[in-house]
Amino acid sequence: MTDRDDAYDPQAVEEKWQRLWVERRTHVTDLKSAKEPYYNLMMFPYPSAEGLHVGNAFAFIGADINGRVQRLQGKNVFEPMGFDAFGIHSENFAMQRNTHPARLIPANISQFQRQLKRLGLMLNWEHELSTTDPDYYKWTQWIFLQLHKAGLAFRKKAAVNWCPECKTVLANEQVINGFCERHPTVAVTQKFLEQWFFAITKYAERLLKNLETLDWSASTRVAQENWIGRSVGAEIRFKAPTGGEVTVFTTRPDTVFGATFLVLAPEHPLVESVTGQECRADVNAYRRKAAAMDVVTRRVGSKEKTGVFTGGYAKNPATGENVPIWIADYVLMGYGTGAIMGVPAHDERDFEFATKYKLPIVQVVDGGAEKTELPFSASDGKLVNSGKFNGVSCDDAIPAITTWLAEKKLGTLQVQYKLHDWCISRQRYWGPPIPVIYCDACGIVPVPEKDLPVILPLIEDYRPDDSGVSPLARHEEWYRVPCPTCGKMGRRETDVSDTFLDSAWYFLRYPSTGFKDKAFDPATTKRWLPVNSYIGGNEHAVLHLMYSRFTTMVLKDLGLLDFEEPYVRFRAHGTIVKDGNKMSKSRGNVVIPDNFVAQWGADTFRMYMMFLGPYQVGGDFRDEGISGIRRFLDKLWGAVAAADKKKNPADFEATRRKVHQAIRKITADMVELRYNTAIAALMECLNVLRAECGEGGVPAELVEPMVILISPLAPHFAEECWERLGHKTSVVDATWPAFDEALAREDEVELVVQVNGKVRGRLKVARGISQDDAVKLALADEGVKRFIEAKPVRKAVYVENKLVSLVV
RNA sequence: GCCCGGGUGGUGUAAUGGUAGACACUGGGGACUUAAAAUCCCCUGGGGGCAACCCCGUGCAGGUUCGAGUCCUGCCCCGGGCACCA
Repeated sequence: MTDRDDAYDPQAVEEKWQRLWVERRTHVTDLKSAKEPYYNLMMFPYPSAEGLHVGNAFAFIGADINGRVQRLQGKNVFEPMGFDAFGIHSENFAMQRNTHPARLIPANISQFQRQLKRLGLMLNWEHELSTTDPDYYKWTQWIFLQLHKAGLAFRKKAAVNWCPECKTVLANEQVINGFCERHPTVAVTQKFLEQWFFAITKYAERLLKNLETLDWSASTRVAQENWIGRSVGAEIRFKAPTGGEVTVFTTRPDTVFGATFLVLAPEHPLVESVTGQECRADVNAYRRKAAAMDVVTRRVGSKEKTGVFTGGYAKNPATGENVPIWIADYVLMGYGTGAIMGVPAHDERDFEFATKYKLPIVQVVDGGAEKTELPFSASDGKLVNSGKFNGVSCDDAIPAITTWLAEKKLGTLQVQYKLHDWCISRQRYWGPPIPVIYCDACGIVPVPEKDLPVILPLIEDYRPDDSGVSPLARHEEWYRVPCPTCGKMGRRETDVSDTFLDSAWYFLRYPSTGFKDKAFDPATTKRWLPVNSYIGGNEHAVLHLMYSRFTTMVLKDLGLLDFEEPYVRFRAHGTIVKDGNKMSKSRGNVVIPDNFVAQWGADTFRMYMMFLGPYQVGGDFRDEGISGIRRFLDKLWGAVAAADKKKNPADFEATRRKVHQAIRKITADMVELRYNTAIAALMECLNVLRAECGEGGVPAELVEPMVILISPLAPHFAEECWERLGHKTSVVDATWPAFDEALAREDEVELVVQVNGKVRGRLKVARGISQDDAVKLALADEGVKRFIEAKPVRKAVYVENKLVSLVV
């Protein structure tokens, strides 16, 4: 047998092991009997027609490595995969291709499956799911019904983006600077439609509070915190002389004496009643203009402020003076009360508005020593022009004035959140129909659970039209349905639900995919949930993760789950760029794994991806670097071939020490997802082994741990090596190697000697020598002596086994 | 504007406050070969020196410390997210 014949052939090795894994059901965990369940979740993909790209691959490989490490450490790992195939992306893509999403999706999914399988992921395909499968969305609809039953699903009119050219509702990300992404010259407008919402804001405090208890990436937690956006302030009532009152929300009740005007959002319900006859025409024109603007442009903060006077007045509860009421689109109906008190001296936006419209500006906070320039929005000052509160610091005045107003029944302490209720309605076709029937006699009637699923009918003409009504409304025989309560003819809800609802609960379904009669089986769920490890991209830091936390909390409150946080540990992976640039279709630099896998093999590709940089940061995909990984695997292959069971590790002291050091380092790195440095440690270890053993044989006892350590990274390669080392069972059933601290220890260490902070010498010394001995040796060193000369040593710092620092 | 990341050789990157550049890639030199590929060995931050060695160097300016890539203060640049949230 020559070296040539026995060279590492990744294609052959990978084909063999992928076949054996399927035959032996290596990756199928028995969910019922698992003693140490470990639910290893990764974010299921949207199966695009382009197929899996390196971004997906990077995410999945990193999560898979985590699962494999856990399995070697004794856990029963469940690693499922599924497809998030509903939604506007699939629908738009199908329209472009003049086909139907239902015809497109299966091909895309099988393409993804092929690519995923080729990567050697430890996936349990027996629990695969697809959100478009009626067996799945039956339960998505069921979840809707549970929320509805709990009073958390409600209808409300809300603005949507509308493109008059494509005559359809657009998602926010399809609006580019106020124009439709497909018609760059057509301004997007807004339409008001009745929509279904979930009352996630009722859970705001709990969603915020629980974050402290979660083992999540800090960046993700912070993003959630900001999104919830809790702020404490006061609601203050301004009474109109004509009757009625305007309630405003402010975080600065201390500045109420400086409130010289009020601003309502144009859509505010009180606008009608406060508007005076002489202003009505202007007000109506302004409101029409605001209504015509699309939702996205409306929220852009850079544009100049506009507004009109309503002719109405209300009494400032602090000063007792009447202040004018304006409307302006910089005040948003969706936050607080949709009305603000204008304090131009201490708020930049109000200042800009007051300056433009010549409204009075009254300073009520003095910023201290340097003359305070207005607007002064900081809260480190003392009150002026504020009656009995003059001289009080802002921090003290905030509670004091809130209490004072509360006593007069003109204000209350109030906590506000930026988080808004979750709009789940989509006036589109490609999603699960919302399971509701409208009856003229009975009103809104939820579809009885026994009638689920409400099947999405396969209609060819699924394109949205200019009615603003979902395409399903055109499908009469589906749309008309008897009322479940009274039996008279009713109408189905024709909106479908948001894809985020599909993904809000998919982790609950995976372990229970076999159960046809329930969304999730209580016993299975109890054993396997919550999810032990969830790895995914920070692009879902806010919406997906927030919605699935909310859904879980609601199900817990309904007594259907016994935990309220779905993901015990969440880690955000980084992003892969290409030669320093973001990958994108328009740049034409999107890397597809297939060619790399075909040329180098999945194992080399997996390891290279993980070697690009820290997993939680990302890295730069350069084509040249991958050969280094392959060279490493070739060398390790050679070391395995030369392994000798009869050799004694004690005769290979340097290698043995390095192996134990590598086990120590890699064990720590792997659980922290530091795959790049774990790979470097493996390389270092092999370099030492080769230096010590040369071409000759290596003690098998020293190569075996390396094979186990590399197996999560290069699973097929490791299986083949393991077999060649004489093992009859799969390497996935091996035991993670333990290190011996004594064997890992270096007996001789290099001591650095610094003189006045500069390195002047390096000494080889016995481990653990005393400070006195170390200093003595340092002073005896020729190189060190030259820099000390005759000067007395004023100070000596000794760090054991590391350095001696001398100050002269 | 606000909130997260990040700025270290030719490149990707590594360094519990303790030897800056581990591990790789690229490039250069050599060995083997009729030759090439593969493989193996050596060199590869800048400057000075025949050499032993020395000086400089982690975006910029300061500070703390015996000692700073790492900690503190103030900036600059790049990437991402949020954005009139009262």
